[in-house]
Formats: sequence, structure tokens, C-alpha cells
Amino acid sequence: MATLPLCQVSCVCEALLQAGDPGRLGRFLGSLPAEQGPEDPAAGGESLAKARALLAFQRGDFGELYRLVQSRPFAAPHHPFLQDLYLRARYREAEAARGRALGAVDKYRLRKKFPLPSTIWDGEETVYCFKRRSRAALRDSYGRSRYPSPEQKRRLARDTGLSLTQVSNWFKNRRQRDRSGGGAGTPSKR
Amino acid sequence: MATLPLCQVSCVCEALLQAGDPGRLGRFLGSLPAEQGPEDPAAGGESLAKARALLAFQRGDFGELYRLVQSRPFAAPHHPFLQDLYLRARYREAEAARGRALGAVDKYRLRKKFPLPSTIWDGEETVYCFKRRSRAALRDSYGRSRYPSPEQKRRLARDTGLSLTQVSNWFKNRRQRDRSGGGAGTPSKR
DNA sequence: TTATAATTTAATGCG
DNA sequence: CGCATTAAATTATT
Repeated sequence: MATLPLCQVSCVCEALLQAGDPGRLGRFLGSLPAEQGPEDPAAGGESLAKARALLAFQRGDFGELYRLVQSRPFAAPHHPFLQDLYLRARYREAEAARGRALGAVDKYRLRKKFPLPSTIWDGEETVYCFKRRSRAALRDSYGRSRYPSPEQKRRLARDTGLSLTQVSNWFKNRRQRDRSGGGAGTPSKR
Repeated sequence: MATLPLCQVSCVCEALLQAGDPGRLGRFLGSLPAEQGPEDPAAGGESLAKARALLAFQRGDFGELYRLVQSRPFAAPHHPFLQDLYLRARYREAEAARGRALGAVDKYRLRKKFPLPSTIWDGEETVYCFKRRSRAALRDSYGRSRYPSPEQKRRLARDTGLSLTQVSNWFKNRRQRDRSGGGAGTPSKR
């Protein structure tokens, strides 16, 4: 088979990743010449490495997966996919070693023990509570109205640095909390 | 006072439960002879046990309530009332132990921790309100046609025990979900 | 274990 | 019915 330009290889890889067809993806990678190896520094090589990582995961070769993932920095759009793959590999490895399913706490410990490699993570900490200032702004707005207009939501999102979805979620959750706490509502099934 | 036939006792119990008059209900139960106890195996005894359970709840004797509810199998028409009573007892007990109002998640955890006794529950798992079986039937029908005829809808409603509106809503939501998923407008996280 | 954010599913109101 | 939005239930993370 003739050597393809790297950009075309990338394209095919992404398409097959999207399609979720490991069989065809494996055959395609097998058909490539050896010099298009994972060390290729060009940007297009990222898709190739991604595809190889997925196949390594699927055949349980976790060592190869970790090596691939750390072999080079990946562009941000690839991060979610690779982070998910990396963690699932760590989970599955620990699960196999222990012989039974992991709980939420076990997974938490593994995440602490094996932090995401810097090649697939921008280093920003995942935050599960919004900043004090943002929450104050949300609370303040909630005091004036429990149902902000789209206009108000946009302004809040801008002021707090949160997304529109996050602002909407905050109001939803806040109303729900109010309801369960204060209302004596008997939950009706219908 | 003379001993009443059990069917009459049931009738009075149901009437007073309907009326929501705990005072009169309590006095009525107090007036009954001891041998019409909660162990009475006759079907009519269910109303009596129901009434006793309500009074136990109202005076905060939750242990007695749990005992009554599990003392015998109850017929399906009594389930909604007793399920509600049982859960409210669990909620109130936890609330008192903690000293603070419960949120939606707290209540969810209690429902998982204290599943409904089989005496007041048909055992059908419900996820997001609908029973697993009902949802399977809906999914199945959707696979054959995204727009069921009124005739098919009626049949589904009958088979699943859902209302016609609920069936229609389910299809509407399902189509909506299909559309948003495939097309544009997936709300991004950030 | 608990509080909080996010997600999934069912219901509602309008055109 | 489609569409947007909300309510309610559930999950995930800390």
C-alpha cells in the first residue's frame, strides 16, 4: 500500500473513532507503513496516537496506552477523550488486580494516586464549588428573582465567568433545594 | 360497646381516613374491643391497620408504623397511601435525628437505604417514576414507529398503566431528544 | 457521610 | 405536534 499524507491518515482515524468501529480501525492501522509511527511529531499524528491508544485499551495493553498518552503533548480538543481513556484504564487495571468492582471512593483514590499526565491536561484544577464571589452574585440575583430572564442570565454568566448552562443549573438546583426544605409538599406520584 | 362486623369497621375507618379527622378516628379505634387486633387475617382488617398506621405516624411512633405496615400483605389499592406514609416516616425520623430539613438528595438516599416493604409494594422497579417494564414497552413501540396511531397509544396506555397523556408526552420527549442529539444545539458545558 | 453541580427523564405552556 | 423551559429524580464528585 502506498504511503498516505498524514492529514489523510488523521482524517480516516477520526472518522473511524467517531464511527466506533474498532475492527476497521485496527485493520487500517495495521495497513500503515512502519515509519508513520507514534513518534511522528507532526500535529496530525495526534489522531493516529489517539487511535492506537484506543486499540491498546481494548486489548488490555495498558502499559502501551500510558506510554502513548505521555509520548507527546496533545491539543486541548483531544483531552476529554484521552482523559476518559486514561482513567478507565487505571480503573480497569485496579479492578482486575482486586477481583471485584470499584466503588466511587476507590476511583477517587486512583485519581489521586495517578494524576492525569500533563500531556492531556491543562493543569487546571477541577472545581466542584464555584468561587465565593460567583456564588454571592448568584445568591444576590436569586434574592431579587427566582427566575432570571435570559438577559439576566447572560449578564450573570459574564460577571461570574460561568457558562450559561452553569448559571441555569445553579438556579434549578437552588429552587429545588428551597422546595424540599421549606415546602411541606407531599410528593405525588402522578 | 357492642362488637361490630368487620366490614362495618372497615367502612368507618375508610370514611374517617377520607375525612382526615385523626381525633374521631382515634376515638373510634379506642372504642373497639381488643380482639379486633391488627393480627386479624380477614381482608377488611387492612383498613383497620391502615388507620392504626396513620395514628402511629401522627404521634411519632414510627416503630409501630413500620411494624403495622409489614404485619401483612396489603391489597394494591392501599399501596399508594401506605407507601407515602412509610416514606414520610423515614424522612421525618431522619430529619429529627439530624435537626435540619432534608433536601431532594437526602430523601433519595433514604429511599435507597430503606426500600419499600414487599407488603405494600409490587416489587416493580421504577426509574424516574415509570416502571422498568413500561419503559421497555414504550421503547419497543418507538423502535417500530416514532409516531404511534391513537389506537396504538391507547393500547400502550393500557399495557403500561400510564395515562394517554403520559404516553404522548413520552413520545414527544423522546422525539425531541432524538432531534437535539442529532442536530445542532447541544448545550456545551462551558 | 454530606453538600453541591451536573445529568437524565417527565411535565408544562405556547404557538 | 414542535419547541423551549421547568420540575423531579438520579448520578457523580468532593
